[in-house]
Amino acid sequence: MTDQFNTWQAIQGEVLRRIHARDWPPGHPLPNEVDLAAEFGCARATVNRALRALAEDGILERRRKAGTRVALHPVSRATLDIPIIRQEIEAQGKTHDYTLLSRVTGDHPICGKALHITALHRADGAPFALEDRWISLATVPQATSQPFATHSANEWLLAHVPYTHGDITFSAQPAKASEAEHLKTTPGAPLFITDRTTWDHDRPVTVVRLFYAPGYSIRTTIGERP
Amino acid sequence: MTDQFNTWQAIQGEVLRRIHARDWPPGHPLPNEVDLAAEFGCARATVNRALRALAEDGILERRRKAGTRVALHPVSRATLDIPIIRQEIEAQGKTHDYTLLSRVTGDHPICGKALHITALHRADGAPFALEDRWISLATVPQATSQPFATHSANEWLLAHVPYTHGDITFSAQPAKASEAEHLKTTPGAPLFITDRTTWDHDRPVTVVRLFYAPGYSIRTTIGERP
DNA sequence: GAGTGGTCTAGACCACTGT
DNA sequence: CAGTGGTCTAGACCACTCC
Repeated sequence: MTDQFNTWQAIQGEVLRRIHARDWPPGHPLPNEVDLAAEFGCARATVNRALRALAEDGILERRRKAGTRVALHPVSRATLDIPIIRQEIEAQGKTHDYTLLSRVTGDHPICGKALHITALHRADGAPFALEDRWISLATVPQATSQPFATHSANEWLLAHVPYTHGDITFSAQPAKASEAEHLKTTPGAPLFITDRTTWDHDRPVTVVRLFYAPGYSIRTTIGERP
Repeated sequence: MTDQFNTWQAIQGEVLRRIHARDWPPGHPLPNEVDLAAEFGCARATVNRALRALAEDGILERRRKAGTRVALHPVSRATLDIPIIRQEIEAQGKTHDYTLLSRVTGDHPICGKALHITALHRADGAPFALEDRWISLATVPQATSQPFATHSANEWLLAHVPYTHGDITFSAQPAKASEAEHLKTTPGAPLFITDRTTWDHDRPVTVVRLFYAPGYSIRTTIGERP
């Protein structure tokens, strides 16, 4: 019982300090929770809280019976916040503008019979992102009665249609002629692309591809310690 | 006390069910923890655990005194695992190959006097990513004695130099002539780019830009429910 | 000021898994 | 089998913040 560490943040800080000081190098096993609690002069639950948070950050690896170790391959684990485009633009102090380009029904390999929508988002009048979206009519029949003329389908979906999970892919691809035209750039220009699919349990909700205008970037932090 | 929900996962599931069922639509306030614990027939700590996890996922918003609400703008919050390039390639069942292209010292706006390294990563012989890295010699003087001829600087840094935080930016940019040559593509081809800066407290450790060969994408999931 | 979430405690039982 | 982390409980005090 060398010192007193009352809060889980203090314990987390002390563990990080020992890792940084190489008292506990990568791969090194930590004492078990009971021993650490005794050393820190606190309850085991408090130690557990601190170590669990570090494990969620990818800094520690924990397994029952095997114990806790400093992660050998400290995979950087970053949390991405993916905002609504309107919020993203307004957060920059710019004015968001939305234009519906087309709205038809068709068939999509994942969504089945679906509403197909293309639209353009502008920031202070400049093209910001081109949206190419399919909304499954089997899952979201109410979409038929929505015009999506003045507001993004994304916002309507978030407010009215629940989803359980989804996946997102980021990539870079050359602009096709039509994409270049809407984004006021040249064909072949590098576009940052996000592809998103969302599901409500096993039913597809929507599939959307966003083409961002050249110069777009997405930023995140790792190991932020406030 | 309608039903019994013993585990925090069960409570989380029930809360999600009510959100999906629109019992609690976006913006709706939840009962406080004491009332929920009584309703679910469990301890308040268990309710707290469930709601805290949902708040970390961005599904709920919690403030002392103000209470808990269903998030009004359900920002998708995704966790990105950023692996070491060698692991990323080997996870695809391919062979990783590393070639040092250059190694000189110079000055960098953030790192100051720094070791400047460029290198190429290959997967099964095909160009995978071009690495352009600066290592601060003020923070990491030991780097001077490292050749980085056969192993990536990233792996050496992770194993030997601690960092406290960093930031990552993703973007799409056209290949310059030299980049195109190393990645065996054409100048102007869209490249997926990651820019990473890491710090040890207030001291810069390394600044690295990775140019990924065309076709690269990065994927993540949201709201995964195992 | 008062209500809410944030956290700590001490103890207990359970679930997983390495040996 | 036995050791470890995972979780729950009941109660308590604290910190923040809205009114």
